Amino acid sequence: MRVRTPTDVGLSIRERRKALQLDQAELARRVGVSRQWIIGIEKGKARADFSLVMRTLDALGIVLWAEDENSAAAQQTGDPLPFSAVRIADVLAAHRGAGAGQ
Amino acid sequence: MRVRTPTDVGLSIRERRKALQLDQAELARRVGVSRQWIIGIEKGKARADFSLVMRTLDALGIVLWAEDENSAAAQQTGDPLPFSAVRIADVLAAHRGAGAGQ
DNA sequence: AACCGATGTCCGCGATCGATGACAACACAG
DNA sequence: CTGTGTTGTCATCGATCGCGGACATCGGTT
Repeated sequence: MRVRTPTDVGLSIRERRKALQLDQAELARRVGVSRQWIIGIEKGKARADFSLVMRTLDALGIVLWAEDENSAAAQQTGDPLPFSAVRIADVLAAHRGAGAGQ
Repeated sequence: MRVRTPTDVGLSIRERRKALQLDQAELARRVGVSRQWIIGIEKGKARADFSLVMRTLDALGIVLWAEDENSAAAQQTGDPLPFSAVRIADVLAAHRGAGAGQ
């Protein structure tokens, strides 16, 4: 999902935590923060420590991508599955081979 | 690019700032932070305020995506140019039309 | 009812943040 | 060489963070 605000990240974290069937205490232990902090982040705490957020995403297996909005295909097209629908490398190889050059 | 650490974000920010031909002072003004803070972030400052980072990415037109690592096609294949080399939507359309359907 | 796990709130504390201002290092144009 | 713009460092200071601990709430179980 597209991430714009601390609230977006909070939702991603909470959803993923529940999907993994972890409670806040266990996630806190794995990330190395207090349960307090997990509560705050999931609620969209505005001024959170960035490195702790990264560690939390990592602990949950959430991958973060940064890209120029002008080359964000998904935004331009509204495609909801920019990454998972196909194996990008295969598609690119075929496309390039067809003469579309990179 | 894939973002794992504060350093990754710092590099993204610095590259994009230079691409837009902004100096640190101007970026700081637009984001509403001190120039000092921009310097720190670009150097990969570990414990930065998350909401300020988001505002900075926004000011630079950098889009952030979060997804489950198990569906991250680009990571699985190691493709270094998942977004910028071609117009993904066009490639996908052609690929699907060729019978490779998702 | 009593018990339990999970979640969320409140307090106080030490640590760290981000802002400000002054200054150094460096490149470059005049 | 002198001036100018950009980047980076240092010191100070008020504001805020994240932590531990105690406590309240809620739902489910026995």
